[in-house]
Amino acid sequence: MISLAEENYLKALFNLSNEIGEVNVNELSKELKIKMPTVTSMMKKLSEKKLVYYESYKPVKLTEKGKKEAGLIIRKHRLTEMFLVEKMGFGWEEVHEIAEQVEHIQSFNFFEKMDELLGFPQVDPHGSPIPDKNGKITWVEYNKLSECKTGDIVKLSAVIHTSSDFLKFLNTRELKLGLKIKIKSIESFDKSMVVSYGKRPSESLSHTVCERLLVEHV
Amino acid sequence: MISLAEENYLKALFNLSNEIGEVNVNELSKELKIKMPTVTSMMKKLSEKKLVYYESYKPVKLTEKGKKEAGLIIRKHRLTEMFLVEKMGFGWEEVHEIAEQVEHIQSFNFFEKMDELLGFPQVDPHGSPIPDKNGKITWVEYNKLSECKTGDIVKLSAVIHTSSDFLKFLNTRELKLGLKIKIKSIESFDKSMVVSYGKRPSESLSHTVCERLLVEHV
DNA sequence: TAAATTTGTTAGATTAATCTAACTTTATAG
DNA sequence: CTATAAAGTTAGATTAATCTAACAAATTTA
Ligand SMILES: [Mn+2]
Ligand SMILES: [Mn+2]
Ligand SMILES: [Mn+2]
Ligand SMILES: [Mn+2]
Repeated sequence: MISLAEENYLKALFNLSNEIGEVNVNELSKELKIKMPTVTSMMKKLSEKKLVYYESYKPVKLTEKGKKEAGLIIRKHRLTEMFLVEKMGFGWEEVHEIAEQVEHIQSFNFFEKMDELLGFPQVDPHGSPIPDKNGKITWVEYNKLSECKTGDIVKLSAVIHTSSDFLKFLNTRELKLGLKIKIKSIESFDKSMVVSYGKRPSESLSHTVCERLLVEHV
Repeated sequence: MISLAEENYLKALFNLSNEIGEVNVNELSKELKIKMPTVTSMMKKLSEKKLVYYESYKPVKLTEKGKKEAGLIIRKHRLTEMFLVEKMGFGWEEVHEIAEQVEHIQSFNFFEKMDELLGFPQVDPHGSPIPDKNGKITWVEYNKLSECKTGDIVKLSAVIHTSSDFLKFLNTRELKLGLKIKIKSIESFDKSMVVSYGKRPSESLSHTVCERLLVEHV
């Protein structure tokens, strides 16, 4: 059995290693807001359980078993977020906190039913891929909007750093997944972009914003 | 803050006091499958928090605050059961275990949304009343089918002792809430009843079963 | 490379929730 | 009304998950 606390460590490890590759105790500690000595002792425990590879003073890595368990928790998280948005009418900025709790529910059928009712979605409301029943993720390579050039027409496919504040900001600009965006110009001094999309012929987006928007070329 | 463990004690206390009136440590211990010394120490803690009245060797009682908190947890439990049945397609025999976990989710909006989507239901899939937003239950007085007499026509309104096995048994007999049942005869030697309902002109129900079916006279 | 900083570990304490063993109080049965 | 049984408490141990303080290793900076 994997406890709720252990599940949160596995999930954090999985997410961090996809973002930054190797994960050290310090980073895990910051991510989880748990002090380093606690993280160290949890790594020893997870290592006993064959969920991570851990050696003193070295970065931590998930084992295959650990990856699978983490993937399954993230699957539950993302299916939940999708269900909350698609079937219960929540906004994409409201669902993370709830999913953070629901992901720990132990019931195969509960998430199976969500999956069915949603028609087996491949991504969550933020465009993040939903792991399959083996915890495996199919990665799709997107580009950051910030890396596109003037004249490009792209489709908004995912957002990163999905804080509630950032998502609310995107709401105010009517920026949603699936939207076609045309890059009209790029300011060289601050890398901000002027773009058009939907019913908005001219919107200015800061470089910070553009770095958080993932797009596909169309 | 009320911990998950504390929530389970409050809920058990609420349910038991509605079934049997005064609740002593021993009964609580059996209900929760937690040893008596643990229950005693938890009663001291809940007493500190003004959620129960507790004195050594006396039965335990919920305070008004305790009743409200317990009612709100039961509200979440029953809304969840209703949502699982009505919106997710689960059978009434499958929902209790899941609701037992979901009831601890901390999110006003999550349960608010369920309530709305369900159209503010008054009872759960087993006919148990759903407490209001103040944790208050409106009790409706039903009769046990076992206490009815030959010739009575009644509506099945709720079931008690909602074990999965019992509910599966009711499924095999197509017994559902809302059904009109006519009592054709009662065997004096074992108090079993011969009844008709739906497309079933003659079904025999044991006294044990009849004691667990709550009905309204029509 | 030596000093300073950052990162990581060890040791020991704390809190919540549980248990067993031993003892006490209350209830029940002769 | 005593003896036995049932219910309840106290004391002390255990496990999981956290913390702080002190120390150690590794990395960065000067
Ligand atoms: Mn999320
Ligand atoms: Mn979580
Ligand atoms: Mn519960
Ligand atoms: Mn129920």
